[in-house]
Amino acid sequence: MAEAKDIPVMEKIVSLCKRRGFVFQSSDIYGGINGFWDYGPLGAELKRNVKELWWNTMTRMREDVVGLEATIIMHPQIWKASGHVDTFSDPMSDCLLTKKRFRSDQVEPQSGIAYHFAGARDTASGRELNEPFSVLLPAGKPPESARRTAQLFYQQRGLAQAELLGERTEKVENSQRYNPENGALLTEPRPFNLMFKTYVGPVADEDNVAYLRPETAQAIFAQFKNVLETSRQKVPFGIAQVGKAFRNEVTPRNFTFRSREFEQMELEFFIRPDEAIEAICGTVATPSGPGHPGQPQPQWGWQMWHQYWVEERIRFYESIGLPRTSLEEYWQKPEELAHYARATVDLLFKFPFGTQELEGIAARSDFDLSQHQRCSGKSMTVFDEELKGAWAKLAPDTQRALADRYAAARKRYLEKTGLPTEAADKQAAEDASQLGRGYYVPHVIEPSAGVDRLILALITHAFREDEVTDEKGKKETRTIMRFHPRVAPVKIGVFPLLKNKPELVKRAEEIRDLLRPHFHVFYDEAGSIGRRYARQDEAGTPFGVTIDFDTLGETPELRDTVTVRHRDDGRQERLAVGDLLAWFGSRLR
RNA sequence: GCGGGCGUAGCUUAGUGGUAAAGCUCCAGCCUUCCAAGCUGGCUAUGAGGGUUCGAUUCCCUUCGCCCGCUCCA
Repeated sequence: MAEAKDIPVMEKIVSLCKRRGFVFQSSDIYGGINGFWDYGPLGAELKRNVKELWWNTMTRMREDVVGLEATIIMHPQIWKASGHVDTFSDPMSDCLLTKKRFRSDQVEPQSGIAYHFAGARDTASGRELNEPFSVLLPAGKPPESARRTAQLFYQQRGLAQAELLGERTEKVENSQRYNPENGALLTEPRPFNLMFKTYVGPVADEDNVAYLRPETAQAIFAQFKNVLETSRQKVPFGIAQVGKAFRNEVTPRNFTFRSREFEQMELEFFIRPDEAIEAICGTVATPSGPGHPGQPQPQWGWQMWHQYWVEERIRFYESIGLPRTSLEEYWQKPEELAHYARATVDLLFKFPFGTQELEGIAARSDFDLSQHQRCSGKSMTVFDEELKGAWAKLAPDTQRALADRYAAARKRYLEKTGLPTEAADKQAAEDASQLGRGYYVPHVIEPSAGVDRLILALITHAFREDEVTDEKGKKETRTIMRFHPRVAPVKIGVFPLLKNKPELVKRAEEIRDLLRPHFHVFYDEAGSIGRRYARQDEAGTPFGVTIDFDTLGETPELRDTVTVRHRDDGRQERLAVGDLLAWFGSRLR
C-alpha cells in the first residue's frame, strides 16, 4: 500500500510530466476523459524508444521470433473463444440500503414474503417521495421488521419521519433480487462489460457487434497458422506484437498505470508439449535451480522455457535501466492461477503508490490454440517431422506411457470445455494417436508487458530531486530524470556557450547538424549555460555538448574540441569534435 | 458505481458577493567565457453548464476531472 509520504512524490511526478511534456491528460481542453492519457513530445520519444528496444530485443536480435501487427477490431468469435466475452461481463447489483455490491448471478436465492412499498411521506415536513422499495422476509418473520428496513431506506433519502405508503405483499420463491444479509432490494442487474463494444458497418444492431481488443495476444493465436506457414519457422518459435488494447476499467487509477486505452508488448512463444520432447530427446529438462538457464536446448520442457523467458525479460529491464533490485518476482500460487495457466510469474515494480505488476509471464499450456481450434473448426496442430521419426523408434511401452500422459492432459482440457466424459475420452485418445503421427497443438509461454506501465516505471525510477545551495546560500530543488541513455527521449543537448557571439552559434549549429542524423539532439541557446544544463537534466538528456571559444581555437591545442557534460554528476570532459559520433555511439546504443 | 476531499496562469500558491495577486516557468530583447546570475518587456487562469443576484471566482444545483477509501481487477 502507498505510504502517506509517497503520495507527494507521485504528485510531483505527475506535475513534472505535464510541465515538461511527458504526459498530458487526454482531451484536456474539454475537461479530460477518465482513464485516457496522451504522451507529449518527450513522452512520445521515450515510448518509441522503449517499444523499439523491445521489438529489436524480441524479434530482430533472435532467430526464433517473428512479428505481427494485427487489427484492433477482430471477429467477435475470437473473444468468445478466448473466454473474454464470458469473463469480462458480469451482471452486477448493488444493495439499495447498504450499497454493497453483488455479482447478480451469485446472490444466494431467497424465498419468503416480499413487502413492496410505493413510497413514503415525511410526517414532519409533509414531503412525499414516490420511490418504490421492497424488502424480502423469510416466511414467519413479523412484518414490522420489513417496515423498519424500509424506513431506514427512506430516511437515507431525507425523510426523517418516514411514513410508508402503498404497502403490499407478495410470495417470492428463489429470488436473487434481494440482499441475503438484510432482505433489502437490489438494483436491477447491470451488465458490467470490461470490453469496449462497437458496431461494424452502418447499422448499429446486435448482429454487427464487435469489440476493441482487450489484449493483443489473441490475434497471435488467430493468425498462428498463417504465420507458421509463411515465416519458415517451426516449433519452438515465437510471434511478437506491440499494440493498443482497450479495457473499460472500473476504476482507472494511479496516473497512467491503469488506463482504459493502453499498449501492450506481447510474445507468444510456442513450444512442444513435454510428451513430444520426451519422445524426441528421451528426457525432459527441468530447472535445476533459479537463474537464467542459458541458451535454449531441444530437451527443454515448458518449465525450462518459462524460467528462460522470466530471466530474459528481467535482463531486458536491466538493459533499459530498471535494476533487478527495483523489480520483484512473484510466482502466483496455484489457487491464484487462471484455470488454463500452469504457472505465472508477475514481474512487479515498486511504484510510489505500491508494488504493482509490469509484466506477467504465463505458461498457458495448449489452451489458447485448442480453444480456437474448437471454436473455429480449423486445425491448430503442427506437424513435427522429428517427432514422427522419433516416435516410430520408441519401445511400445514408452509409446503407450507417453500417449497416456498426453491423453490425460487433453482430457482435462476437453472436460473443462464442458464435453461429457465419454466424448472427452474418445477425443483425447484420438489426439494422443495424432501425437504418435507427429501432430500436436503447440503449448505456449506468454510474456506480456504493459508499455505504459513500463514508461511510468521508468519515469518514477528516473525521478530524482537534489537540494542545491548556491553561493548566496539560497536553497533550491533541482530535478534530474536519470533515464538510461538508451531510453532517454533526447540524447544530446547542444549549446553555444554564449548566444550573442555569432561564431559560437555558427559552430554549435554545425555540430548539431553533425550529430542530428544519428541521435535525437536538442539545440538550445537561450539563457545562461547553467540554466540550459538544468533544463536538459529535467528532460533526462544524458549528455550535453558545449561549444566555447576553445572550440574556435582560443587555446590552439584545444581547437575543435568541445565540453561533454554528464547529466547525473555534472562531470565534464573535453572531446574532439571528430570523435563525438563514435563516442556517443558507444554510449547510446 | 458508492463515500470523502479537491479544482484560480504551464507549475506552485494567494484572495474576494463589486477592477483577480504573486513566485517560478515560458517567450522576446539586452547582457552573460561552463551549472536555474542580472535588467527590461510580454503571453497566460477562476474546469464546464445552469440557477440566485444589479453584479458570482466566491452562494446553490448539475456535470466533468484529479486524489483517497470501498467495489472491481480477465
